[in-house]
Amino acid sequence: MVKLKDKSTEQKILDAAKHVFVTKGMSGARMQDIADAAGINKALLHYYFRSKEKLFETIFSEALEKLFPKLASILESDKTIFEKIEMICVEYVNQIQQMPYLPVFIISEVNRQPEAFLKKMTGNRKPPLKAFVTTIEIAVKRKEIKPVQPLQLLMNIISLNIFPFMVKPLLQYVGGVSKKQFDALMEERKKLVPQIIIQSIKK
Amino acid sequence: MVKLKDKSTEQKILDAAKHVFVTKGMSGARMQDIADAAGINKALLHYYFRSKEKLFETIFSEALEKLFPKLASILESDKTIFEKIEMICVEYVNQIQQMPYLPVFIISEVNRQPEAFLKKMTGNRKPPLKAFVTTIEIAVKRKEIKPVQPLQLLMNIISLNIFPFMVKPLLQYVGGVSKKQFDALMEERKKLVPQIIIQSIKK
DNA sequence: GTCTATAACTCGATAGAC
DNA sequence: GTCTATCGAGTTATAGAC
Repeated sequence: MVKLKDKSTEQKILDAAKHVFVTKGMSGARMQDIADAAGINKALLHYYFRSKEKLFETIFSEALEKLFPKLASILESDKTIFEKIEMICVEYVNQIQQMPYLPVFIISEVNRQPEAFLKKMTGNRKPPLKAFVTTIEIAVKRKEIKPVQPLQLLMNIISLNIFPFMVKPLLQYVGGVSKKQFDALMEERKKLVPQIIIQSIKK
Repeated sequence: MVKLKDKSTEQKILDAAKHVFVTKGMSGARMQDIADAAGINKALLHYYFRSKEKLFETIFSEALEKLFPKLASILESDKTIFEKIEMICVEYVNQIQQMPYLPVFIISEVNRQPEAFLKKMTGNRKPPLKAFVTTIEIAVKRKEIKPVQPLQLLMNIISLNIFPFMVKPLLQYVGGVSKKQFDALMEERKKLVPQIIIQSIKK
């Protein structure tokens, strides 16, 4: 049952599948594309992962497992609310830089088939939403920050951090931004976004 | 050639197709889904619009024609930079409230096949990107606002206005937000977002 | 484990009756 | 204009040789 040696083929498939699924979406992705990207043939995909659906679930669970734990631990730490927000922003961008296609993928699939997709999603780890809301409510009660609606604040944080990665192709093709310029912009945002957020909540 | 009476079937198809394309994406959408949603059968789709591709283009052009003109005219007006930004935010949200699925659709398709899709896109009206950048550069030169990188500011504006619409299903299913609550949040953001943006650039 | 060949099925598109 | 029936291309999935 345990395979230690041959990471190679299985891992090649996983890497290829991640890229293909996440750029083309579940329905746009072709098993042939994945096989080509992995340098093998279609039959092997079914040998390792019974079906397209199973392969998809494997990729997706794996990707999501990385997304939330660090955010939760930041929220649970004993930093100030301002430090927490800064750390959350940096952590968000760091995580997404490692899997820049994921946001588009999640958003598309959630819109395509909300119930089915979110069942898979919450089958694994949940986003630390409750922890965030509580953290903000406490900070408001202690008058450390302006009275803000936690959901609005959360939307602001996530919007400012994630959306730019989703419009990368637009920036490149319409805005004439090169890959290097894009990376520089994103790096700059790690400081810029926390500033904006903190300015919007500090008294 | 001119059909005045029977909006009904053709319009039913357009309405149905808009919804299906834009929630499921180009490749996820099925002609059968569209036919079902329109209450007709597949053959009629091909009778009115030769192919899936043509139907798609019709929908898409129509949707995009509405998106940019107002933004351009705001930028060209003689309002102050702060008034312009506020108007842009409000206008963005107004437009998107009328076609809330469009952002997800555009983002997905742009990521799927950037060149092909953007050719169609720019075949019609272009987003007034240049006008925006110039407007900001002038405001900076006149010292009306802090020195800011126009692209960063643009990303902030668009992120804060559009992204929340894209995560509507997440808010509903994970955050337990009802449709009414969501609408209220978005309405609130028409004031909230301009405040945040303006606070981030004023001296 | 990996391949080729092909079965089984989905879906866009068309033919043809009404 | 609208329908039912069906074709043909493209895809997922499997059988079977190596």
